[in-house]
Amino acid sequence: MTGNSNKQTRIQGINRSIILDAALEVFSAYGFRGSTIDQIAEKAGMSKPNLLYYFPRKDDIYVTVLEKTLEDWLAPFKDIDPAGDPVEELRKYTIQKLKMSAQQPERSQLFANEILHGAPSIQKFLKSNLKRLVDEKASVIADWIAAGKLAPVDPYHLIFMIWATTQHYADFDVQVRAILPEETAKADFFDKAADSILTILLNGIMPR
Amino acid sequence: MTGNSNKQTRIQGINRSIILDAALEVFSAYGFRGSTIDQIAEKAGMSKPNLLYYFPRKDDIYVTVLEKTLEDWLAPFKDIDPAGDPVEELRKYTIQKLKMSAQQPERSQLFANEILHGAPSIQKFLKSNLKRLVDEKASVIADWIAAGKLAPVDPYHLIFMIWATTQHYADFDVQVRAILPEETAKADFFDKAADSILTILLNGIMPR
DNA sequence: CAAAAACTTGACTGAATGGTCAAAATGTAG
DNA sequence: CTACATTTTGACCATTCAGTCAAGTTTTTG
Repeated sequence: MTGNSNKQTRIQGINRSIILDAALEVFSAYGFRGSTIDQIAEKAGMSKPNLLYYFPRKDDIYVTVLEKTLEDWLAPFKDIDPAGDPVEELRKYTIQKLKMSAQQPERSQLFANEILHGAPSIQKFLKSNLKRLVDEKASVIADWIAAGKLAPVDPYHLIFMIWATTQHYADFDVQVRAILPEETAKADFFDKAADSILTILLNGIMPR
Repeated sequence: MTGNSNKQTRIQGINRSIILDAALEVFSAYGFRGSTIDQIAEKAGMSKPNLLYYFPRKDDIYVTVLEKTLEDWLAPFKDIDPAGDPVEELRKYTIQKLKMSAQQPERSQLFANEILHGAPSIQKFLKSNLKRLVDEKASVIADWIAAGKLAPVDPYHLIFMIWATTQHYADFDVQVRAILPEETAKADFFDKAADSILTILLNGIMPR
């Protein structure tokens, strides 16, 4: 009755989580090929063979971190509510994504790196799960447009635009900092970014 | 009178160019660490020692390709004309960048990868040249706004938004294709993308 | 066309790195 | 406390890969 094969000891729970945190930092900074198991092990505070005891291959660590990232990353997108006010829903979503870019740029960077190099580990996910989800939300937006609640714009390109713009602040962080060194240091930088983006975006899709 | 240190023989001109083309392909696909000199040499159709005869270090090839990319990449940005019609200038720029994303995604990907990993090779460039250039164009946009020709939006975030959106089609190409497999195959995909983006963007910044 | 310069490459070296293994240390259940 | 399972690690191996080198080939030049 109990025989679950996913049994996990106390120590396993702790160590797997430590490893995954360390791996996210390292992989997001250097990419898959650019990261070494030694680096991750050091950041996790354990020996390399010990780390390999939990994740037998480098790839296992990477894929696990990536999958966790995808889940977190898409959660707010799933939350877009067809019954809500269109402009309000899109504002909420955009702000949430910007906040995530600010608070956990590593997740965005990890994902960006994976896609940039051809998505070798998540091709299937993109073509099945992600496509299905985006199709669904695109059709929600299409309905909003049909109801005259938004200007007639292509839902897919609108989604891409929101993704691109919000993730830019995580993925191109170094560039943003280089161009706005003082502003990025201020506490309200992301609020101002959100304001600016939303002004343009929402004015752009408000029904006319 | 003639003693220029940059003298380059016929064969040097040819081979350096072949190497640089091969290197762009390889580096953009696999990143710096993910690429090997052997791979580049093979794609260039020459032996590894031969390649190293022209570029003594892997890093030399990379930096050279990257610098060439930056030049090309910023050219249309420099062309934004303070004397032109604001909306028209921004439309022209956006379309040009989208075209570049369509025609040479490798350049965009190479750059994105460099930034994503902390811009180890072009930190200084970002903080000096690029910052100066962006400051200059931001002030042009600010003038347009002051003249009532554009809605009051933060020029820097507007620039980031255009960059992010247009480069998305090159950098996240795999994802875009996964979500819109049929559309991306059509010849007019980029025209439609341009239309959608410009509709939102220009409506977003049109003076009200 | 001969000598010099420029170019090309097979064979090699050393360092980095993913992964193994056997033995030791630690934790846990009865 | 004891026996068993889990966890930890030093030492090691095989492969990959940046870069060297010396010897050969081709191109240029006077």
